[in-house]
Amino acid sequence: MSLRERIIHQSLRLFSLKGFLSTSINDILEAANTSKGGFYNHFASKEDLFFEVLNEARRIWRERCLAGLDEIESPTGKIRLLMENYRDRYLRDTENFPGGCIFVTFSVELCDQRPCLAKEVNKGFVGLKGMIKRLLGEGQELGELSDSANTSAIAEVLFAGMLGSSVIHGTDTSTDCLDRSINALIGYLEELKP
Amino acid sequence: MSLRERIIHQSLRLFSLKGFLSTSINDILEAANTSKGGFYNHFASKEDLFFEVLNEARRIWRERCLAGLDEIESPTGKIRLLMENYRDRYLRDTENFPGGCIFVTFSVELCDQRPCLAKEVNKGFVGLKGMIKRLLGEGQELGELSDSANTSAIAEVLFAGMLGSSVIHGTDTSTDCLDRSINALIGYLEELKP
DNA sequence: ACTGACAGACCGACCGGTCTGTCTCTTTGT
DNA sequence: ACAAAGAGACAGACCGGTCGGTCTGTCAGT
Repeated sequence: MSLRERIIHQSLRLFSLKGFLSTSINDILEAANTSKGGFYNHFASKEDLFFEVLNEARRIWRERCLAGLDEIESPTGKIRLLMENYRDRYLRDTENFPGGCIFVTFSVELCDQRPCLAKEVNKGFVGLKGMIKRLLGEGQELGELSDSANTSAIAEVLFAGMLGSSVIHGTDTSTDCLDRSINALIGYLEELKP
Repeated sequence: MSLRERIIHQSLRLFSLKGFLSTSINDILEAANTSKGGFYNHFASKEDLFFEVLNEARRIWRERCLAGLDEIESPTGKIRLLMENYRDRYLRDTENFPGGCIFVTFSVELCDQRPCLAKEVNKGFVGLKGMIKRLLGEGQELGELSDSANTSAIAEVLFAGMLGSSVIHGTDTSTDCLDRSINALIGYLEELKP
């Protein structure tokens, strides 16, 4: 693994644990076993690193959370698998994200301090909520949801629930807690079926 | 207002915006219009201030979110009012909490960096979830919810939804966004009635 | 001889915390 | 009644350490 990749990978870990602002360049240098020279040879600034790390985090998120979705026909089945993946393959990935969902960490710490960075994080949230809403709409057309179901409102509940589960997972890393939270969301989704 | 109260009040604002770790003592001194001497005359350390601010935040949270609950008979009605208060009287209180829910901010930034401080924050979360679950149980006994309803799972959805709504509110402070999110939770609660 | 990768000394700014000094108000001795 | 002494409130200089970032130097590959 190249030094550049090593820095991004270790930054991913540290940012997930301590956030962007509270992670110092020295923390990263130590974790990646390099020096200032090595770092600034590959990155123009700490902010530059942020965007690279964010892209890598998105890549991993898609890889984990969207895994197997295209093998499923049912739109609501896709949402269910998405949430199971989010729980088992993403939030429980203590290798890359020992501190829980890195997007939540970024969003909370940056929204009032570095709005332009937070804005970039927010795009991902908008995309996820839109995807859930779209899948719910498709499910409704296929009769998996009753015609009277408010897909927008359901998407709000599921999306807010996923973010909330991430926060809960951070405060209580016991195995059960995350399971209870995500399973309750899946149960909610299943009960919507006519 | 005494200097001590002024420091706590301004810290509340700054912590809600930037979190505990990213708010410097100097930020607080400037906001409260005082000096190091004035600060350390009232607080032993920054960590000491944290607990005082946390207590004040809890006091305000109870004052705002529990307002009027004892005038309502119905347990599910209490939950509904709680969430409306959370939306209108707490999250929208830009005077004390311009940066959104201070407990979420604290929890996310401290869980991996100052576990002992985060533990204290977590106690409030446990209490809130317990309260929602208890009220759901009472509502079920009164026939407001069907006997087959899983009150634990419903409490998980509502609680995670509230935390998630706070995160969303931070990323998108537009008026509609918070309304949509909380209203979706209230709608979910209402639909549970037989 | 030239180039890119990396090491590490160094910079000014800022961090939380300490300490001394000053000013005001209260208590005490006579 | 009144000055001396004490106590608490606050200002701000100062401390060692860390921040993000710059710059020079070293060294291997071409």
